[in-house]
Amino acid sequence: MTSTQPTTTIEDYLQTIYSLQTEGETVISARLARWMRVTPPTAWATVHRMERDGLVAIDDKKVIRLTRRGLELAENVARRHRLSERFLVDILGLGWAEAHEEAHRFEHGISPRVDERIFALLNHPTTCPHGSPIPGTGAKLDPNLVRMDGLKKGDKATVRFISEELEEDLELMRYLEQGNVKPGREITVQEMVPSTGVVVIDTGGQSVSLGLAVAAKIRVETSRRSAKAAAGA
Amino acid sequence: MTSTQPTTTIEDYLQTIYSLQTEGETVISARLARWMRVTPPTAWATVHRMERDGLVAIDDKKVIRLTRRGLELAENVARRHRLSERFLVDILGLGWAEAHEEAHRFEHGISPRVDERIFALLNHPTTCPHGSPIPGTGAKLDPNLVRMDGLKKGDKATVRFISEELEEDLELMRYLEQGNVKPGREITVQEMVPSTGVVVIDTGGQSVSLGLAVAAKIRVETSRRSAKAAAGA
DNA sequence: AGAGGGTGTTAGTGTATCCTAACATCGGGC
DNA sequence: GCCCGATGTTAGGATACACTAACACCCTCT
Repeated sequence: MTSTQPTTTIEDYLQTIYSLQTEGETVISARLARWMRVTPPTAWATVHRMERDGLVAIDDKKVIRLTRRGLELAENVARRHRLSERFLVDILGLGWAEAHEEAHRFEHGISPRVDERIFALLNHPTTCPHGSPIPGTGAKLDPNLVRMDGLKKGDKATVRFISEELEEDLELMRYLEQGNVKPGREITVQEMVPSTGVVVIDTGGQSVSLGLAVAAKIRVETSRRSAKAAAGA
Repeated sequence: MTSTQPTTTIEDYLQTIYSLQTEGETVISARLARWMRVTPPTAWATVHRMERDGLVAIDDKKVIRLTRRGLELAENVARRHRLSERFLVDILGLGWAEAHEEAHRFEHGISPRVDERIFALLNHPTTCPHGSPIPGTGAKLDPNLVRMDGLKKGDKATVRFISEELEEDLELMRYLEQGNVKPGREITVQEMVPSTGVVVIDTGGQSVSLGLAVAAKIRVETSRRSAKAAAGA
């Protein structure tokens, strides 16, 4: 059974698994260990406690997947996290880069009642400041978005989503904030050099260089679709 | 040493000790056990860990007192708690009775940065919705306030402070909220019967009955002082 | 084939919290 | 003088979470 409320630790694992899973990544214990900044045995034991408690299932290939119950709880945590980020940025005026880290502490103290009030105060937002959809609002990550590392030199696009994996890196987030690589921003690819693993984009006045691994975790909306649609007409 | 951040549990103990201590109560382990809803051995062990870590001192008579360092941390927790209550009531519109319980969860996720922002958003309040002063603002509990159980039949007074000990009892808080026994409210003592242990007050239209033990933990400002001052002039 | 790297696991520890059972103490009240 | 209730303490357990040391596997690249 263990039908008690999950601990802060378990909530964090649920959220991480949920985040990776919805971004299309395979979740394995070692990856969680790195993300949670704990040693592999620690992550292993925790994940197995979660399996014991019916929150996740682990298949033959050691891939971890949320069960129905785990998903339900994870959505709840993710909602509180993303709502917290919105609140911290929109109401309290905290920086876009710091929001994730602060929300990580903030999210755990939010009851359903408080969740509801904050949601209303914010005017029922559907995404966090980095573009992740807020569970419970019906919003989903637009499947038409493409990874930034898939663009070609000269392409124009609009930033829509920064992976929560990147949000863990405060320095990087500050760099992105400085460089205006934020949802809603129009960008133009100036350089795209897979061999050197670097992409340089223009974000409206300034050039920003990103590693391809980072660009792969940023999703954008291309204008190509509308161009095609226009061509088709 | 153990100079790491206190755990949630320790923060709760610090807050309780601080609350009792500033309200003039003697703090002993058994009392903490009841307040924290844990068994005496658990409270004993926790308090001794706190002593080991330099947060409290325990004297010959087993009385627990915050050390300088403990006081510093406790004030910080109390500030976040009371600020949270204000925020939950003033900004989110939560009920006055529920605020304490919700703030109890909410307070732990507040970093100095967030504390600062909320403080500003609320316009630098000096007390929580129940009348406890917010540490760091310079506000202190007015020493001229008297306990409600010390009033006489016919006395008029203004409610200024509800003890945090009473706040733990949600049912009672709801009763007080319904009866308008809240800071700022003018009351008149209708009945004061020490033998039966009951005091009945008028809170502007309605009668409210309280046990003396409860009345003892509510502090009011009497008009007698100004009457005396007037007489002296 | 064999070396390595990434992963998974087991074993053994340590700390913080929590509990129950039992016993020790002290201050009154009878 | 003795029993009682409140309090303090010790003993013995349990669980969650973390770590280090070691070993087992698998896959790839040489």
